[in-house]
Amino acid sequence: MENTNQPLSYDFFNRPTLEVARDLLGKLLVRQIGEQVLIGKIVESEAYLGSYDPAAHAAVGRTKRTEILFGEPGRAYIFQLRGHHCVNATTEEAGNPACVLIRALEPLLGREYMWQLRGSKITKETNLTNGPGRLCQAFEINMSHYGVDLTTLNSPLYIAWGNSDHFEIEVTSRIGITKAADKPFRFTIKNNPFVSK
DNA sequence: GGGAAGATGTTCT
DNA sequence: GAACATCTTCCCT
Repeated sequence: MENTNQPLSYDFFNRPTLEVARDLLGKLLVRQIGEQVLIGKIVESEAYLGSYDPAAHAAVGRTKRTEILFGEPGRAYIFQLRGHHCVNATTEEAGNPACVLIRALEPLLGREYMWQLRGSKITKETNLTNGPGRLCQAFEINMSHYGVDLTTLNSPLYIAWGNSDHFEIEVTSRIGITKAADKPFRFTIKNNPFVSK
């Protein structure tokens, strides 16, 4: 348990994106808002491979929006979609614009605060963080976290090891896209109730 | 400056 | 399961 709150290393993210996406399952997303700490276990991720992946934002080239993807691994790539935020971790060496989208979390710490941020309309706990836009709302993640270092304790947002409980991994095709929608780049913890639909 | 598309979510029927 | 709210980016005129 002593490694639970230790951030992942730069080298963890500096690897093939499909491996990083798979290995991020079971890790902890840690959000520090002043004295308040929110923690969620990553239960669903998707890989976006870069320039040669038609579904990846980086496929259109280097723009102001995709800038951070072309830089160092282990940073937060945030983008806005239809009024919602989505958070990704950049992977692979600088110049290779790949990343992993975090699609769902299992809330572990700070549930009441997440509930408050999501709004009182939420009735089921599984609806707090089972989707990329929802978890960003529950964790108060926005464009101010664009490019944040995910590998240091001092960061408002980082990813930690957690305790590596055993679980089964399921691989399926990515959700909500039209290009290259057949690729098996989505990883989930099998039978976890917080996986998105 | 306009318009369409998009890695979504909520609210209806 | 379908409509629509929402908003940034990119491409076109």
